[in-house]
Amino acid sequence: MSSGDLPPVPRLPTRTPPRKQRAPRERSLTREAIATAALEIVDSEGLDAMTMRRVAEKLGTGAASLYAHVASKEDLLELVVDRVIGEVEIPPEADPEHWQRDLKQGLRDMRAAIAGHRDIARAIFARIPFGENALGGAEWMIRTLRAGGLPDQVIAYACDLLPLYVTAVAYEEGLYASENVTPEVMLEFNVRMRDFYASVPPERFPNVVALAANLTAGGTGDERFEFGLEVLVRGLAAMAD
Amino acid sequence: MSSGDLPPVPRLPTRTPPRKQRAPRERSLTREAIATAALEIVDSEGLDAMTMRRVAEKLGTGAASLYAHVASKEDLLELVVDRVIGEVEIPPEADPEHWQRDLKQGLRDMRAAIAGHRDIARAIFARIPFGENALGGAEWMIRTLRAGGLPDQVIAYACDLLPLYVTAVAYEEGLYASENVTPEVMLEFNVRMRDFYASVPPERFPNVVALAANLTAGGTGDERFEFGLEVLVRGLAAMAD
DNA sequence: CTGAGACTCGAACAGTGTTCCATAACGATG
DNA sequence: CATCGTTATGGAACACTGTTCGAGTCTCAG
Repeated sequence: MSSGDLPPVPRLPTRTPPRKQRAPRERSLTREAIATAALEIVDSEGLDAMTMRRVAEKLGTGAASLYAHVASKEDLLELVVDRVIGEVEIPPEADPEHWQRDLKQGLRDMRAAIAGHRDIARAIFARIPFGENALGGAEWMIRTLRAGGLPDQVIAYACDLLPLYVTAVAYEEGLYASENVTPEVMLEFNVRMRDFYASVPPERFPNVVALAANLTAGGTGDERFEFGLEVLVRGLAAMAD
Repeated sequence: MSSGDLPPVPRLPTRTPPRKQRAPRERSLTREAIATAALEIVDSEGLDAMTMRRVAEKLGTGAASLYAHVASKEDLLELVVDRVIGEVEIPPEADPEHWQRDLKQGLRDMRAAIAGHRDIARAIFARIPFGENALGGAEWMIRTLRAGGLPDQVIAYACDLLPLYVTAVAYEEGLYASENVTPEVMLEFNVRMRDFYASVPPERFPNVVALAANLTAGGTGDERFEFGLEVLVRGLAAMAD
């Protein structure tokens, strides 16, 4: 985690506050152990498989025991999400000369971290991450955008817009990763998509038909992601007034 | 829930649903009636309340009866989603002089249509809409972007990026609408958010603290949405090479 | 009129998140 | 050391979910 001596970030109060924990037992479940087990299940079996019973089973106990440490599944997901966000390593300083390059690289890293955990993006989407790691990410993003000389209000909006884009892309990709989508299934889908565009009546949708080749061309998600990155960064750069 | 054998990739539209219907019964359930009831429940009680039992109850029957007309809940959701997308009215022609203005207005309309149905955005996100209504939307978007003189490949990517943005924003907003979030709850959350930023240690997160006022300022979602729209359109305009 | 088959729908199944509560294990106190 | 109050534990149970089964009902073609 983060450096220890500095003051910790207070937890944003959740809807149902977590129970106060006193002295930890010897062989005791901990929030960390539960989060670890949960993330392992997400990685190996997908987010849908992360049920309270499954997590408890991995820890050799019952589902009810988890609720002594975790207020709800929502609470547990928050833990897991923040852990994933914490995997993104943050460069310490901003370089005003290359803020656009650095910004894009950081967002690429964020996408990679999320993509490394199957369909965890779906869980990220459903909540505004207020954990310590998310805060560090926000700090980096503001720092970088300030190096670009953008106005404060633009930066504030960008701190909302950029993670939204990254998470949305990761979410879509996670939809395919959540089920057991083999490359051949993916290929078959691409073929069906091509057939579909070929069957569209040209007199009603001339432009769609004309662009069918381009619409199906975007094979890898990487190129799509890079395109959006480019659009967003150029658009932000144009907001410097 | 997700039986693993079904194709995980969103299905392309089957022009006529797999269920062959012969002579319609007198007082008979129909796909349309089911979709109508389902959407009404989404509107009045939220997407989570749209259970098969609840839809059946509204139609005065049992959940099992629905499965004679609808392959699965997934299938029903597809019906409902396409119905919502169809609500966006599409201008017939593109105006090369004001393509940016028209593009933004169309995306605003799309957001409004989605926002008009509580948290339906969550359902839209989970699937790539290939219905006829979505196709009409794509046709309009390509037409408008071509009026802007953008390269075909840029347009193709934009057709992915722009709806992604609109849906993502609507999805986030729908999260608040899904729960019974009264304005006072919203206000209370805003206060907690402000308190949270106020408690962030400035020596660790100086930039976050410095921008706290701006980060919490974006009150209405409208301004946030407009900002993203502006960034995207400017960014796209910058891709005309 | 009859039989085939589409439709209906109560019951049931295998899941889910969460709560209850008797039991057990601990740290602090007398 | 003994005791006590606090807390973790985890099996059972509750109220849900989507979906399937199958017996019964109804309509209409032949």
